[in-house]
Amino acid sequence: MPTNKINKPDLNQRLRPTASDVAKLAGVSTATVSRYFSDPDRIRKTTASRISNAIESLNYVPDMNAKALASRRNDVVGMVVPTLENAIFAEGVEALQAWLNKRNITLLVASSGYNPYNEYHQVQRLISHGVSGLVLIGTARLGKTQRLIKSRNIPYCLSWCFRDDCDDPQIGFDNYSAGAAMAQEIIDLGHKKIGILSGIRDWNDRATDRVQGALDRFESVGLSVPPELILESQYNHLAAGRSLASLLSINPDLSCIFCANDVLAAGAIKEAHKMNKVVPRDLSITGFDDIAMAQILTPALTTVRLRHKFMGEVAGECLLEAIESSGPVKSVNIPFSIVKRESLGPFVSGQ
Amino acid sequence: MPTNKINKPDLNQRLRPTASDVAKLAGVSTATVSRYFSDPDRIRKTTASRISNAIESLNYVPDMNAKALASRRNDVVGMVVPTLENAIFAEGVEALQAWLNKRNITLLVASSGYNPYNEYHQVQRLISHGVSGLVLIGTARLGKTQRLIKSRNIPYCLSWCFRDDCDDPQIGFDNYSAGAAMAQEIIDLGHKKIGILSGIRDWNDRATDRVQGALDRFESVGLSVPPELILESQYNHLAAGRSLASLLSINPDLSCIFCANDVLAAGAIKEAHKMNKVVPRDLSITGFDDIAMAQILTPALTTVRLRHKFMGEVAGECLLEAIESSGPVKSVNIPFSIVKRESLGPFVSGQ
DNA sequence: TTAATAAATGCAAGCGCTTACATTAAATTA
DNA sequence: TAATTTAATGTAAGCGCTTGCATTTATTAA
Repeated sequence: MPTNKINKPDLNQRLRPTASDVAKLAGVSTATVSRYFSDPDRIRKTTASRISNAIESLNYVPDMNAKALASRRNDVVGMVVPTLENAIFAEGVEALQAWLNKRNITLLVASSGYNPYNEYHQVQRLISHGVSGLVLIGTARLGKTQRLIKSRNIPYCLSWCFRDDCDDPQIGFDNYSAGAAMAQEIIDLGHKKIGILSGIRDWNDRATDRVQGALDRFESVGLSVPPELILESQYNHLAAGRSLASLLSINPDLSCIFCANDVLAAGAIKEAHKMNKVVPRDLSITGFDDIAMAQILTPALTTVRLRHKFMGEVAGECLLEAIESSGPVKSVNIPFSIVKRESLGPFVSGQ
Repeated sequence: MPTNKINKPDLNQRLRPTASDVAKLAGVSTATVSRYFSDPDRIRKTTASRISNAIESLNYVPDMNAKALASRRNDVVGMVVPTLENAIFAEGVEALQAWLNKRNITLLVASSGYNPYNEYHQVQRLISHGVSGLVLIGTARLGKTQRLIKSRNIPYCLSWCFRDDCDDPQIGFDNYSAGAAMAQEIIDLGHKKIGILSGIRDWNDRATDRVQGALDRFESVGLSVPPELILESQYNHLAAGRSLASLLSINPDLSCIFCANDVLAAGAIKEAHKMNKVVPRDLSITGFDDIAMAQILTPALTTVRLRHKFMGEVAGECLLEAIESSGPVKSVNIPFSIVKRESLGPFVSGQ
């Protein structure tokens, strides 16, 4: 046992120098080492350099866990996204992370796989790691997830969405209006027979709003899109292709397909090619998001531009401000725009 | 001050119930609460249910930071990727994370932006969070980064790469051989005038190896690719398009472009379209990675299939095994394959 | 030069857990 | 039923930091 008692600390010491090792080497107390990091100005130049040398020579890195425990603050923010495989989330996460890192705070990311129950567990995980802020995607989630977050009183915001009827702080896009705006473009070009390709809308307010926005706008000019012409598909081009085929088999006269995201639009375009339809002459197709791929497609995709990176940065800014001020997170409606490329053309009679 | 002393703990208690709150409510000691989590079998059923109720009613979530500190173990693994915006990394990260989460361990991801100095800081950051394992991308990094990791004796592996001449544990792809394999396909189809489009190779062993593998194979059959026909470009289709244009202006007779990743290939295909070249009749283009987009392009991209998700899972498995056994991380060479689609065709004389 | 003030540092008590070790309660055996 | 073994729980000493307060040391004023 004494052997153990000697070995264990010795081993640890070798592997992970502590503030007390630094203190010893620099001939100061651990309090001073702590202050060296938190408030360098309060330390004499000569002392500081001794500490700095000790840190250098020991390769010391402070233990953030201990720091968090002792200071009751934690420089980490958590985020739960549906998946990183979706470029729009990857972009936003990357931007948020870069922004936070600059302020020396760490972003802890988790994915829910679009599953609300899993989201709950990931939120729990993040909370157990003591995150001092939380960003979640969208408005739809389990009641117990919301309760958990609120019970902790931790600053949070919803992102990628901006809904008027939601009380939570939101930093994102008004998907409903964006959907409507794209619908208007389609209307303006004279299309009458329109199909809609959406991602799974269950538990996904973004997809829901995009479709609803479009639907309402179509409706407002007397164009009704019957339910059988609204197809949901998995987030991949193969599934989208299949959906396009069904849509066209239900109504071969469709002249335009409104897609609720770019990946679906890409799949639709590919499928149209296969069916020997030329886009947009024979069939117009619109996207949503403006991911990098939108420009590469042939024809290039007319889509709704959503500035995901910018959104990530704004989210970081607002959240950090709320954390530091202990105030509420402020909401920001990030503007969207329509980018007109080639995949949406005017309705040509006799298609 | 007494006000403060009363308020502070009170506030904390309300916001974050601790094990001692649970213990009090359940009428046990904190030790038992701790054991409830770590070794439930050692606890009497009746006691367990009392604890369970207390946890439920307090909404208790254990503090992982305190746990890590006390137990000297931390259920978090760190990873530094160049960027999440590159689909291959996003995929791998997602897969690794899912795998680890199933074992109830957390993945802490950081991005370096392809900058070795930044990578160093991110590794420092991860270490300061006490990660008990580390996965890094590729072999090229600062000496001090390597020293830092080794000095901590923390299990780690390099991924996305597999180089014979590297002593570190690697779980990834043999990019050199894969490059050579794709070159062989090109050779077999009769191409003689070949251009190469690569990502930035500096500090990027994957790009370097891919190109070198191809180069060596071409060389081996007497085809030399002069340096001016090897262009590096940023990781986006616009830059790739420009590079393709230069390549073609340097030598209009090129019949095939070897691209070291799919995004560059996509940009090249788009640019070829713009130049009214039909792929592959006028110009063949090959990719590397087989990201989802490869299938959507027109023509669909002939590329090297690298199973990034699988790799992520294997990395998780090997790393976890090493952590639990305190043994070395074992290396795995993940096989690749060539997927033949449409963008690579036979050389047609008189192009 | 000395007192008064300010700046730099040290002391020590935690933060919320884990875990040897000690203790107590239950189960088993004789 | 008492003695013994075993299972369940409690006790308390940390883990590596921070931070209020006390103490020491430098600086300035008188």
